[in-house]
Amino acid sequence: MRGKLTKNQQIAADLRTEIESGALAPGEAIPSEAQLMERYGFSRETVRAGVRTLVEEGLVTTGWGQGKYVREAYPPVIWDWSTMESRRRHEADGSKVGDQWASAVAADGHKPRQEVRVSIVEPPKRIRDLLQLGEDGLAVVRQRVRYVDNLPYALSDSYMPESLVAGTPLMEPRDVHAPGGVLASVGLIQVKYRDEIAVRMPTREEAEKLSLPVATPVAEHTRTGYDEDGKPLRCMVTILPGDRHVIRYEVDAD
Amino acid sequence: MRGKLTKNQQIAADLRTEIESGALAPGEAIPSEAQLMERYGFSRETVRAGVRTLVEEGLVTTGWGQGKYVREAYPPVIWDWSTMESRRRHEADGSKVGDQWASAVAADGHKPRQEVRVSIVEPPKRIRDLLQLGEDGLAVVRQRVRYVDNLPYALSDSYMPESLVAGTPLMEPRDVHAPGGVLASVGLIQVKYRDEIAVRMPTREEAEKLSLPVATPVAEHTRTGYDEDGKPLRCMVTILPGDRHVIRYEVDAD
DNA sequence: AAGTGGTCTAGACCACTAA
DNA sequence: TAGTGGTCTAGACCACTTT
Repeated sequence: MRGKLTKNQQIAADLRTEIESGALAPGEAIPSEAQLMERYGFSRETVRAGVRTLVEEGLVTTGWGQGKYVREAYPPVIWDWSTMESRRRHEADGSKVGDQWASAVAADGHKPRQEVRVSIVEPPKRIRDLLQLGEDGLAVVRQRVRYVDNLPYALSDSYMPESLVAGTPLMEPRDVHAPGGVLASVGLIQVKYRDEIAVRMPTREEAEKLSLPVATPVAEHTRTGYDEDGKPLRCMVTILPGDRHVIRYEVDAD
Repeated sequence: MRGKLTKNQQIAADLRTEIESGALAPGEAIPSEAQLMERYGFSRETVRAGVRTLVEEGLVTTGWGQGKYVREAYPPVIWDWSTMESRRRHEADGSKVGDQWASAVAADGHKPRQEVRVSIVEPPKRIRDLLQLGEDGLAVVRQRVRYVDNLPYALSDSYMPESLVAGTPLMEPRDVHAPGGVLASVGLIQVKYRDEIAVRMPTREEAEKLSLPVATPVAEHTRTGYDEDGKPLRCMVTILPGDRHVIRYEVDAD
């Protein structure tokens, strides 16, 4: 286990040390393949294998046509889900800008933007189960892309049983906000949420929509909202790239 | 964008389709490099590049000396952090097995185990900030490795200001459990937690300690506990591999 | 035009695992 | 021992970006 390193592992280890020590700073270009070939006297594919290891570890990102760079940290958006759709909180801070995500982004001096698409679908099995829909139950889905300073930051799909929202303003592809979440605007009150967070690599599609660099994992955050009888009203699945988000909860320890 | 695929991308796309359609089932071996070379008539490195793409996406795991396999999903441990150290909840279910993680695992018919190491350290800067320690403040750290059926499932480091716990049983490397968390056993009551969840690729060290397959991201869950005056008492950093955990919160929407 | 990385080939040797 | 993947070489051509 502590034995000799292969050639490509040597290169990876050396570069990793330089990056972690700060000798190679974030945003800085790493040595080109030609430079590494000369420095070590190894063949090109060997050098490439070494660099690839660091790319897979997420320490290095790859540009196009020009160079590879030490990964830079994004300023993360801190997203507090324990107050995110709270009616109380919404009254307290009196924000009218939009939802709390938009408020938090704006408060940091950045420009939030959202695109919304609405459609009626046969939901995937997991959503059907969470919403307790039957085999043939339809759902209205509001699909959002959230941007910060015109960079895509998150995907958010909100599913509601079609029977609950047919004919309401929620069917329109506009931004709708209300204390207690969009459902409150049509009189449906969610009294409890169950949130589940899974961590995984993005699908091809997600990586493309979010312009993710390689080796960027995502959090899949699923919030299911229930009414006072415990009936599920809505299910929101949010894809949060790990390099630009922190998820926060405030918990009472009682 | 919709243009021609390179040879290695063709192989990746074909295998991805077979995996997603179920033609290649989880746990099943994918075709060997020799088979793919013959099937496509491509050179070995080209075939390897195609397969590597799927490994990086997390769809394929790599064994040693023998074959590559379609990734199998672990049965995930669902970890409810909204009740995890609740005093009320602890009284309600009357569990004595250990903490709630251990209870949840045991309830699923699996065998939980923990190893604990205790030491006094100069904490890293992030921990110092969260605990509001000065430049030279020391911390007691309880480092746990949590196992399920003798497989490592999570790393959990709990930092407490040295001044608060010096001379208490918390300095001993034993399992300590109490309603409200270990601190309650020495009379320190946490009334509020702030949890922050970040998503990233594991460090080399974490990957080794947890025996992580390649392309397995982790959640870094940080819980800071405060007393009723808002003073931080403890900071627990838990590393949760994405392939074997789901994080859950129950939230009141008031 | 020069420099970068991406793709591809046709070899070779080695370490590990299963039969 | 046969089959697997891991490492490595010395070439080649191409697409993209910067100067």
